[in-house]
Amino acid sequence: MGITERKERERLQRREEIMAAAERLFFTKGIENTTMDDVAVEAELSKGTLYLYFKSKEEIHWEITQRHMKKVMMDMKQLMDPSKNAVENLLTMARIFVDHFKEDHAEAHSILFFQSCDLKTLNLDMDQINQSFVNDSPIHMVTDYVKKGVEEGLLRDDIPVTALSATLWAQLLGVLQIVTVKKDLFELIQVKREDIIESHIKLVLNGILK
Amino acid sequence: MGITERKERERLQRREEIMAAAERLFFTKGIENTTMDDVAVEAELSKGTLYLYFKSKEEIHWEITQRHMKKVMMDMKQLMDPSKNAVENLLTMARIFVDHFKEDHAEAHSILFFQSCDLKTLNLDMDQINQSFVNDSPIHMVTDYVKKGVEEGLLRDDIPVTALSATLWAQLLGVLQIVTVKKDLFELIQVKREDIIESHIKLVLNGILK
DNA sequence: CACAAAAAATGACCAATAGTCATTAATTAG
DNA sequence: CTAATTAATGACTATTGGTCATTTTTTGTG
Repeated sequence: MGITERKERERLQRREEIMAAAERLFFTKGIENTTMDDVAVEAELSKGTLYLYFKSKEEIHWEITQRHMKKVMMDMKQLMDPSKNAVENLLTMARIFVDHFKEDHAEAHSILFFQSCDLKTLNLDMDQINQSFVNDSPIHMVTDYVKKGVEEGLLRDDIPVTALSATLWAQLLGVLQIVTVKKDLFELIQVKREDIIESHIKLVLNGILK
Repeated sequence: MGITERKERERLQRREEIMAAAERLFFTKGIENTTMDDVAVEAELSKGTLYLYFKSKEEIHWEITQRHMKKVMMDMKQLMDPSKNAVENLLTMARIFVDHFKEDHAEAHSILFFQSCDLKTLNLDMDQINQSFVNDSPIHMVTDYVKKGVEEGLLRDDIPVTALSATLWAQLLGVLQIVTVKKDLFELIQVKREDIIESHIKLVLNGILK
């Protein structure tokens, strides 16, 4: 009986439509300024229907950002080059992440929102979030290459691999966060967002090498 | 005529009382979970009165965090030691900033909220915010000591002083931000907040030295 | 096809809450 | 003491995330 399968497909399709509608609004008007009524109109559905497919506004947002993060990770996996050393690969990962945020500012804000806000206050399933942090975070790829780097004798070994990896990840995420949100303020003191990112990579690279 | 002065004093006093009441609630219940009605009850005033002293809920929050930032800067100024070199003083500044966030988590969240959220969406006077970033941010102290460090021949000079200073500041703020908000998530992978902060300082120190 | 049962969609409604404003109370000046 | 100015009040409004009884559509069956 193919009806069950078709219904499942249709259900996923609806979810996609809603997410697409929400994304258009989030990225033009901003998330805070987009109401669920707006999303309903844009998706050509009633508000009640939205809640048949998503638990809350934040869940829509969360799903959108998860898709973006998965895309970033795909890009990373694709561009890792076994013929290069660990440090070069780590640099590539950083570049990919940074580039992903250069192109589309609204998207960066969207992802960074979840990276930086207190998730517990949102109506989200924390188990699912923890799950996705453990499974879908680039942090594991970082760890893999840091480990390699230490084994290759390229990286300092006075900090445990897991701590070092978490630090690198927190640093990059943190700098991007601050620099994206505070862009205008840094320009007040004549420093460009891109300069800070470049300096950051230089400093950290210098800092992790043996 | 002393009445005008007394009234001004009383006005400031009321502002302080409201801020104190708000702070108590913000730090016990969280900012998002504190309503203006709550603040009114805690301050033993009517809600309308709050709006005679503050433009919005966010303005109260903003003023509270400004006071904390000023305190941090005072501490920094006090503990700068001219007999030590620039790098040691920069480290001291970082320690003070980090320590300030160790003691009181709610306070850290409160300050970091403003460091990391998109301020334009809040009902705040952007001129005032820009003003305070330019005048009251530790970033200028960092710049002073970075300049000294370069002059002393201790710090690398291949990155312009302003960019390097902004980077150091963005890094520390960013790492604290991520690590504070994502504390639980990092613990899932067995890395402690404090470890990340320590590694961060080690890495960056290693990265800025000539 | 007809018709009942199940599933999907609807939108009026609810609750929470930031912010307002006409009214009242307190203070000051003459 | 009285009028005028200033401060305080809290009922009210507007916005919006989320709900649920009702209606519409789809499915399975004789």
